[in-house]
Amino acid sequence: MTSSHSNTRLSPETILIAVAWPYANGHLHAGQIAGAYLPADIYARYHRMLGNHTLMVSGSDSHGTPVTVRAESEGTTPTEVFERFHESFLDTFNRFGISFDLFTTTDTENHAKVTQDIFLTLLERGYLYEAEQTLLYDPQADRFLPDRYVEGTCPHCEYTQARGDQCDDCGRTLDAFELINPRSKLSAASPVPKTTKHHFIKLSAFNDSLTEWVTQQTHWRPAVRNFTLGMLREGLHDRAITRDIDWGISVPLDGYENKRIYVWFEAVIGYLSATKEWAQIEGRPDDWKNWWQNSESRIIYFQGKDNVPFHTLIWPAMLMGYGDLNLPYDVPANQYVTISGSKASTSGNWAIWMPDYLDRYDPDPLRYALTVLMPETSDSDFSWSEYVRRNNDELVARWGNLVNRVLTITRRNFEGRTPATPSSLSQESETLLRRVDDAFEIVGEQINEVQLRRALASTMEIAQGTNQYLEERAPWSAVKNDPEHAGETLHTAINAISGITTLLQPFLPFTCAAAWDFLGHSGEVQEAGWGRTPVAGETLLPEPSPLFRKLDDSIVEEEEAALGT
RNA sequence: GGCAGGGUAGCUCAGAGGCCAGAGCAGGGGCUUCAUAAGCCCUUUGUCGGCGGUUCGAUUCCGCCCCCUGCUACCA
Repeated sequence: MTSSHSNTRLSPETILIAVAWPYANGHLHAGQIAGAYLPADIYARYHRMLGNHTLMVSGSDSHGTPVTVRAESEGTTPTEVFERFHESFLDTFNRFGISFDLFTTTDTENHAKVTQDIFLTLLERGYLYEAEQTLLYDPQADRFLPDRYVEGTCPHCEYTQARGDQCDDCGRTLDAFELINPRSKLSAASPVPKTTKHHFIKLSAFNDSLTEWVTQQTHWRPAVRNFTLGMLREGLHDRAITRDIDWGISVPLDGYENKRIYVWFEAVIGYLSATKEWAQIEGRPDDWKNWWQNSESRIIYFQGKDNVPFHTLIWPAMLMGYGDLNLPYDVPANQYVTISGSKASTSGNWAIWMPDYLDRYDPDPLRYALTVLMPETSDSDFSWSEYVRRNNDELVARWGNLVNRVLTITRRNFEGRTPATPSSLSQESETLLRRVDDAFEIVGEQINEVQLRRALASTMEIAQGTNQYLEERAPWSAVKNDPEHAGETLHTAINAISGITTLLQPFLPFTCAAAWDFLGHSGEVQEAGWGRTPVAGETLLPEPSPLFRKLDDSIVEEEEAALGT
């Protein structure tokens, strides 16, 4: 292997890739994929190819009020609802190539055990306390109402559809008790105040240690770090972590039979419990410690921006309180992807639903489109016309066609085999191959820093450079009067393509697997390591077929018409 | 209201205290024909949101203002 990669960190590294837990009350859409799952997958595939101890985990968030509400409106059980969408998630990840080592759920015995242990330990150490709280209660639905499940008239602007947490009309933050004529969103009933007892986590006790810790995280994205520091400057509020519901994890205390541990407290614990579950499945139950207690390991949380405080404040506070577990190394949260200029909306059907997409199109073009516009610094916009254009101009014409044209000329003129290895290489050929080899370090570092759009652009530039190289060397004419020159060119181009295929594998795993086979390689590209695998002279080349399908412009209109219906 | 991010070519976006502010696409011109009518070269366009300030010099730093997006913690 001629890899030029040199890793400045200790190698192999130990890396836990912790990905957002999707709420199991609907299918996944492209915005969630671009925000968390795809960047995590690219990152994981790269680190696996480097040979690092890489583990990628997540699971379905199966608890919470929306799951219960959906179950009731469908006349079924919460279990049925979350299991249905858990299956949908697994199917999406499988078809889209999101390569989890374990994608579990929060409804396992293991997770309940880990959660209860953390709960009791924090209680023992004085980080939890019991207090009374008065909340709005829906007597008809027999349930306490989160602020946003209460509607009424805004006391400031008299908008009649204001939610209990915020008025959508004037934008002001509200307290549900301020609403005039409050109504429950779950029934027609008027909510009434009711006092209840809960456990609170003393987040305020961690304000100083969190501030000190976050201040040191200068490698975090500015948006994530500034936002977090801003909240710390305001001062953290203690939060209730139990609820009067019956769907969720039991509170391990007497007198709490009718309460459950609240979802946001237990869902983040899923990262730890999933690691433990994976270790048990592997038959090495202590292996979770490699990621959570080894000071050399890095834990990276891939999230959408709405989840930042849970991963930069609340979960770290819980970890500090529990002790002896690694704090997050980074939380490279993404902004949002809008669809044709508007924010994705589940209820308005304004989204690219992954099951629908995968029924109609191939995974790699969407992986490509979403990576190219990954919202790493600001919100970005997905449109079907850009999707089609990028597929046709960039994947089909620039990269797919490069592979196809080189292999086709070669097979036709060199008896179906790679030309013999040239005795010496021209300046241009050497330059091209060096550029490919150097890219492993450059692109690798960009992936490691989670600058994925830049990493993909860097790689695609090399594909373009290979097209330029071919133009200059015109092997299609050289083959007639200077076969040796043509042979050197095509041998070099095939080797460049081999390197580019490996570089693209984290981004486009399906088509790179195909390209790998067309190059006459055996085995799998993801097993080849992060470096260019040379193609020897006289390698038998199988008949290639196009890596990407050209898409017709008509799908733009079709797909856009389906939005919002 | 508060906080955060953003406002850069027709479009989608990069970028950086100072050589002519960039890329891809779109538009215009040319070359090529191996390839999925694919490839390559050349080329037009910008008051870098507005107003002040710091500086020898700012679009890049600071202040104020306008606009967009998100968050504002019992949705997670």
